[in-house]
Amino acid sequence: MPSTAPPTKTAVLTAFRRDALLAAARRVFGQYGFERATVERIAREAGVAKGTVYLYYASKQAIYWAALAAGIEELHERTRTRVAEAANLREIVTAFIATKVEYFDERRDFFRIYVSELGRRLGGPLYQRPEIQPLYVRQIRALEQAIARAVKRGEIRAVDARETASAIFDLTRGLITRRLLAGRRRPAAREVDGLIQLVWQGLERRGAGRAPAGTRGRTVKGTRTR
Amino acid sequence: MPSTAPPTKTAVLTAFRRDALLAAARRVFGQYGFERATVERIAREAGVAKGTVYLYYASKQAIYWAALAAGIEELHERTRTRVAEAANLREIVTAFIATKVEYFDERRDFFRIYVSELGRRLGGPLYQRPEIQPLYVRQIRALEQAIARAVKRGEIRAVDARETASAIFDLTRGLITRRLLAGRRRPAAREVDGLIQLVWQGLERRGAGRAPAGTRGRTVKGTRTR
DNA sequence: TGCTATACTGACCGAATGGTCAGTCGGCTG
DNA sequence: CAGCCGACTGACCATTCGGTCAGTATAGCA
Repeated sequence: MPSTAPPTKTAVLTAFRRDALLAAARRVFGQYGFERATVERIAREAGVAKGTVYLYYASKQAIYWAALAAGIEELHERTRTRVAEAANLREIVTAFIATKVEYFDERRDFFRIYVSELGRRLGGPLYQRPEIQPLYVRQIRALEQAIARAVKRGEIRAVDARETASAIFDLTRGLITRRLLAGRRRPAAREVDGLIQLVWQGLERRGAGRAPAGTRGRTVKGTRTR
Repeated sequence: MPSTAPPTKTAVLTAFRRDALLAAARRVFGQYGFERATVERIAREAGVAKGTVYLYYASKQAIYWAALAAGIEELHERTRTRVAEAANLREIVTAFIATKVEYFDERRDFFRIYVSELGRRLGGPLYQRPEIQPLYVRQIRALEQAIARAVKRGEIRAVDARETASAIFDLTRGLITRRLLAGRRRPAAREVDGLIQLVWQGLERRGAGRAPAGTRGRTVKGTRTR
């Protein structure tokens, strides 16, 4: 099915403007956060007047969501192609982490949007946007399934796939946050490897049999469940 | 040294108001985030008029920082006493994680302030508040030192103490976030134990010697450092 | 060259909000 | 009881900002 419509001049222009506005929105929202970003600023950044913005997006919220969705989509696509080359779980996990670290090294501005959106969600049912959530969840689900398969295959010990996938995402996010705050200390590859090592081997000493008495199998003491 | 000053009536009243305002601020900031929270609302929540707020705090920012600092201080204190009873690193780590999980189970509203403040920091040097940062860092440093000691003592394998401490913080934060978003699925103790297991043992299979060929020692592929 | 369609502009509007301050009022003192 | 003190109030001010729309400029066409 060839795309039947020859691209009209207006269509091209529209696509161009939408893209420029999206890129500007990513920069401005990334620098100021949603509330402190102004539509006026986004417009200037894209080289148009404020009114023009409203010819392409219905509201400030709409621009924000569009920018968020576009960024996540791009990240997801990169991750997909990279994961496709992975031969086993360890490589898959590495691909997941490394892709994200690299992506946000390039797109520092987008990272703030990416994480603060989650913070938004903690504040009650405001801001709930049903079409956004799947974009986050999709990534976790994919990793979760890879982990479940690896457990079945016996590649790793039996763990809760969902919890583990979430944990890997948390670690990745933390690593990226620290990199961005500290201004990229060590090369990305080294840090990613360090993380993989921790996830794979844990803290426990190898070889020497059991750890010192009393350190294994203790459970949480005094953790009230309420 | 007995506190020489008999608490004047005004002093008591001042302390009472400050506390009430702080509690109200935590609730309102926690529910709406900094920007969408209004001073008017905080005042109403505390049972006073807006003008009164400015008799006790100099600005909206000042209330916010005060609420943040007070919450972190309380969390830190709880962690300290709990860690003091721990006999080894595993118990220390458990104490760190469990204390936080329990604290934020109680103080859901404060968690949003706690995490979004970090998001704030990603947006350039605005909002930099030198007296706030140490409150976060202090917690990581304490855990980091405990890890370093455990390495020296041979309780765990040799790991980078700072990276590991950060990783544990990331995992804890993620766990709490998911608990709050999902509405407390499993009892806290089970989830904390699950996390400790992962941190301690990693994913690798035990006993069966080496993992399948080609899965060990591979390094990150194609991770550009730039 | 004149006409039209339309992408674009930016002055303007109304609502929201941080912060102020002149005035109120209840309780304490003499 | 009179008078004062200061904690408290809330109407008000100044500013910011999302969104609108009447008007402009320009490209394409006849």
